[in-house]
Amino acid sequence: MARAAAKKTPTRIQRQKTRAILDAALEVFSQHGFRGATLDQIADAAGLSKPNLLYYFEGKEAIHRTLLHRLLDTWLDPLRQLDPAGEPLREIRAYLLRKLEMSRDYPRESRLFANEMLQGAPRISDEIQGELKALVDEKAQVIRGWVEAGRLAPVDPYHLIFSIWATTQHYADFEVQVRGILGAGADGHFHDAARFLTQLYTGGLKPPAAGARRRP
Amino acid sequence: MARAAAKKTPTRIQRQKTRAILDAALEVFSQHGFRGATLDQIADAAGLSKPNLLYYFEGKEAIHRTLLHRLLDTWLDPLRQLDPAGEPLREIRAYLLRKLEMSRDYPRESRLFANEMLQGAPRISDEIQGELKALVDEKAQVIRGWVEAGRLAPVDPYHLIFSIWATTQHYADFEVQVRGILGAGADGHFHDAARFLTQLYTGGLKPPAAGARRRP
Amino acid sequence: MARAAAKKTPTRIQRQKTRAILDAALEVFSQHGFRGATLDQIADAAGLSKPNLLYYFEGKEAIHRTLLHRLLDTWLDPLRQLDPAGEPLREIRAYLLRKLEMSRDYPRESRLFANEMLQGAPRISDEIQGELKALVDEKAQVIRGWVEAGRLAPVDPYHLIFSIWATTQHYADFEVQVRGILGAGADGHFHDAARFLTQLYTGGLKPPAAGARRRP
Amino acid sequence: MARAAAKKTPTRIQRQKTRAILDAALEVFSQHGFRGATLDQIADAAGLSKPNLLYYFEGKEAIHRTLLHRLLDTWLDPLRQLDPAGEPLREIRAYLLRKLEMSRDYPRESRLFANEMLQGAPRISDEIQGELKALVDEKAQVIRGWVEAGRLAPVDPYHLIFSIWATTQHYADFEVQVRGILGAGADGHFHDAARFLTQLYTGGLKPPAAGARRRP
DNA sequence: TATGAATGAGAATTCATTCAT
DNA sequence: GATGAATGAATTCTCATTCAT
Repeated sequence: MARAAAKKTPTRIQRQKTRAILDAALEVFSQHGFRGATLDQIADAAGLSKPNLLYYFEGKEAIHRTLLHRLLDTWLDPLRQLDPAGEPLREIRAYLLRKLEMSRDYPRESRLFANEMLQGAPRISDEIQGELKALVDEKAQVIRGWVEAGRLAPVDPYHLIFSIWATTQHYADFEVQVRGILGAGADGHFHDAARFLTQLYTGGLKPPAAGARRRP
Repeated sequence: MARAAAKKTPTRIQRQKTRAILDAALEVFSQHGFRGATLDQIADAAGLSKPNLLYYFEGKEAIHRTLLHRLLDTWLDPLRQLDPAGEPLREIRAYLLRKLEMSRDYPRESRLFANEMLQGAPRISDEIQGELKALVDEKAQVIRGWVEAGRLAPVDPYHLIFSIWATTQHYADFEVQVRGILGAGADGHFHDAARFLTQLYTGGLKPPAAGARRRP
Repeated sequence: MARAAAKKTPTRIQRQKTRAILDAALEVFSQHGFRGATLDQIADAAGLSKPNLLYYFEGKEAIHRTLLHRLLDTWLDPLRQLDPAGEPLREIRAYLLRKLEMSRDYPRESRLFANEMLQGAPRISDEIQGELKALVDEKAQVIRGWVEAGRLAPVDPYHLIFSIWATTQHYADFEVQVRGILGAGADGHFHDAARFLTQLYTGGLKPPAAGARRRP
Repeated sequence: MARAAAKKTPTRIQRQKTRAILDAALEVFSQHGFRGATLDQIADAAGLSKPNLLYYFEGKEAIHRTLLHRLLDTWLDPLRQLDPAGEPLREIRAYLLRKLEMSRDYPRESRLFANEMLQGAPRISDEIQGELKALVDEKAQVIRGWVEAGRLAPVDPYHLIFSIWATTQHYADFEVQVRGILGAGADGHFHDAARFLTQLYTGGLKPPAAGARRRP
């Protein structure tokens, strides 16, 4: 096989082109979805010819798959950093803000991911039930531990995580709507969002006062 | 014009077929997105031949547009019901639950909408900046009023609304992920979600005690 | 067969609708050509439904054929009137003007005919080699007789007829061009055309002076 | 864009195929008109697959447009050569014969043009009112000058040009009719046509004898 | 590596015609 | 007679992929 992907040691030029392709593909896929994107658009955005693009990747599907897999790692990073040894509320607030920053700085990745989810994750369901689930399970345990220790309001850890994902990714995935309603201003709303969410989760997760908890 | 849609009073069969088409289209569009959906799929799902489908609608775009416009109205209903005269926390909780129910009962509509947003709302941006914005502005004013009256924690009303949208729609839009993580059980998680969200927003929005507020 | 065309005695309503259809078809066919015209357009222009239209005619082709055949008769009328007993130059001038009037008053018919010719007369070649040729042959003989009698310049009668057809029909068939060049004014140019053509043919066909002819 | 047409310097193969396509398209369009022609026919005639044909041209319309525009230039050439410094009658006769030759040698081009005119010139009306009109205006001035100098019978120059167009193009545009009437012989009739037209215009345009003109 | 050329498998849409009432 | 409904056969155009160099 002449495919670059099959080679053992990618040359520098290979890495460079691969990166250009993936970047272009991210742009196109995140905006138009898998079916809506065309190789022409990607090739154009990457600055190379279509056949040349297919020299580096097996096909449209392969590009998309590679993109999703590479993305997942970055995507889970904020959650990985949730420190079991940290102060619960602070840890959750920090996680929340890290996620919000990702939505601000990597909206295309967020949309790519959301697109895939909407379609029923046909190209990434394995990873969801594997790597992702494992990490979430692990961190849910941590949160549950905090709850049981009375350091956090008694909430369902899974739904807590879901809500953090939802509220933060919303600013990337529904950006048009957000801008349409707030006015087309710059990214100022991320600051307001951070304040609001901090407040919401701080208030919503603060453990009941010690006295109140022990008595019943 | 021979299009049935152009006629004045739709016959029974027209209404029936039109409904069948829109239902089929909702299924297909919500799963594959606009570009990913094909008329073949829609015609199949509706039990019609492709040309017959085009006898009722001008084209693919027209079906999608009709779907989106009809949806928007239903979509905004829960927010419309937010009663300025009601008790703030209760109103918001009720709104939240209505939205959550919609995500449970109409996940396809939610995904259709999310798909459109992700693509940058090319076919519905007018309505967003018009009807939708107007309603949100109005209700944001209501919430702001509550805040200023000290009946709600001092939060940004827009971001509050966004967060409610995000957290509730998440269960429809990211359903695969939710099920992948929680296990493929039935809709039981909606109950847990309702409890969690109620708790989160109740805690996060409760106004500071009167005494506490006045003193600083 | 339920076709109206098959009936023996057409009712008044049948004649009326048939006429409406043919008139509509003339409009549409002459503008868009056979293939370019659609039954929808014709039905619309005739003010009836497509199936109803097909109740009166077997199909698209039948309408077109009927139109062409009915047209041919009218079309040849000016030539038929060429009177062998008349004064040659006057007869030809009169014929010329009759044709020019037809181009002015029936441009759609002219274009329908031209369209058919351009396509190679697939639907009317029989009539051309039959009825039309017979009439032309007959009148060509008349003209030849005038020439031989020295009452007309010695011209080829067939090409004379062709040139009269060409110059007069041009104002109908190439109307856009004529108007584009002369300016979009009303039909005033027909008057100028009549003068020019009269002059051209009078000068071009006048027999040489008697003395000049006999001497060589 | 992957279209070959968009590239800067056409390769040899591009020029070759482009020419083949245009030639095939000329054949098909001139016979069936724009709507009547199909890409299948053109592709077949050009010996290409349909998608390959669309690799060279944006679409059906683009092929037709290209054809018309390239044609117009050739089409106007005979008129451009009308020499203001020449002897009037001789110039006009020469123009006439050049046009007649074009009808004999490029009948498809003539029919393509006629087809477009019949439809109302939807794809070339700009050029008609621009380039074509300008040239005609210019040459009409020349002819008018000749008339005023008494070197030509006092005729309307525009209608003179129209009549030359009409009479010469007739042999291409109404070829079936001409052949149907004269018999299906070879191009012999062009010779007769040339003689007839020469005679007609010579007689029709000869200026009145100097003496005759001055006296009244 | 790179690209000009080519194509098969769709996909949307049109349209003459037929069916059923 | 009339029409709403339906459809099969095109027809234009797109696009992922392959070929050849």
